[in-house]
Amino acid sequence: MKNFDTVSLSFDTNNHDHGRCIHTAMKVADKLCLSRSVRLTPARRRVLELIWESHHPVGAYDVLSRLSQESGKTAPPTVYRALEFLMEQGLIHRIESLNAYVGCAHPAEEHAGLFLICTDCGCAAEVHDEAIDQAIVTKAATLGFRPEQRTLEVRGTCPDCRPNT
Amino acid sequence: MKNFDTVSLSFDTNNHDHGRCIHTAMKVADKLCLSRSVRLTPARRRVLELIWESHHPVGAYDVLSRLSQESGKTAPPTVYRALEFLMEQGLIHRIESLNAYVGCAHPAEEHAGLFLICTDCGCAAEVHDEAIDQAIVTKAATLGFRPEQRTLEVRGTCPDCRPNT
DNA sequence: CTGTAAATGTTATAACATAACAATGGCGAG
DNA sequence: CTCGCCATTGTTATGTTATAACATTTACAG
Ligand SMILES: [Zn+2]
Ligand SMILES: [Zn+2]
Ligand SMILES: [Zn+2]
Ligand SMILES: [Zn+2]
Repeated sequence: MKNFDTVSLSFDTNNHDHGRCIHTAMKVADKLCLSRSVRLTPARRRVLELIWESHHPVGAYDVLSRLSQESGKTAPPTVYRALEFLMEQGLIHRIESLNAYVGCAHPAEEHAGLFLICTDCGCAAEVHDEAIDQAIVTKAATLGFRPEQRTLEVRGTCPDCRPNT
Repeated sequence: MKNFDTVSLSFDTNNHDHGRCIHTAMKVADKLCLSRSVRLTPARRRVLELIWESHHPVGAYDVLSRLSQESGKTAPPTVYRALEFLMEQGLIHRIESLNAYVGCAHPAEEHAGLFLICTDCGCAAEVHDEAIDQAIVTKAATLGFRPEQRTLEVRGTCPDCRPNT
């Protein structure tokens, strides 16, 4: 069982102790919400758990159908409100190019992520890189543009889906 | 009247000779399609013109309603097919975070753009930066990820919407 | 307790996108 | 020329993603 903390293993979605990912994510979320005096209600918590069930981005309506199975009829606003809350708290990220949501592994820190999305297996790894951040900030400054938020999603093939070469 | 070729004026959507932008874009599109032996049919050409009416990304249904006004009832597939064609030919880009489309100023060259999107005026400037490209490629390589396509959209305030400071 | 604000439930609809099949039209082989 | 093919366009229906608007319930401070 490999150690998920190693960034390059973010991709290795089937061969790590994902229970640990979930457990850690939920514990961090609890602590964070407590410290911020915001309420991680059962509904919100459950949505977060569902999103964390894998490292694959998950659509709002996937979450919705899971909730409906578990708890009887559920309407879209229930899910979207939870997603909105989780986004505000930085507990999840939205993948714009997939209209889907994925858990954030570093919700406590302010950060601009970069997502490497495998078009083969569908997994999405959030990574960070100072050189990229710097290059974007520098370019924006050159043009007199004040950046506030950004989306950076790279689609391609992850190491696990390209065992050879 | 300023010269649009200057990159930093990409933002200056109201104060440049935009007729020239349109004219150039359409001429380049014609030439490119001819050289590739693909057909820039009247419908496709008109959609491209509508997208080029400004430097603001425009939604598929905005295009649709314009077409309906001009040509009578038009259905969504008409627009989406044209958009698909224009994307394939690199004549437009899709802005994922807005579900909208914008003309490409450099359709002849293979390129990965970076969009600076002003949340105040709504304009979107496509810029390119070798340092950013390089940083992303390097990071991906480090992780064993083979990048194929990417989305990079930065939201913030453009120079025109922040005259002071 | 009770008033109030946050959270959730409910219904309806908006906004974005594609599937499936029919009809038309450009264009080269014969 | 004209036939046949394939790209293009038309048409209808539906799928997918997201929000508006208002009612009801719940947490919890005072
Ligand atoms: Zn995991
Ligand atoms: Zn994150
Ligand atoms: Zn212009
Ligand atoms: Zn471009």
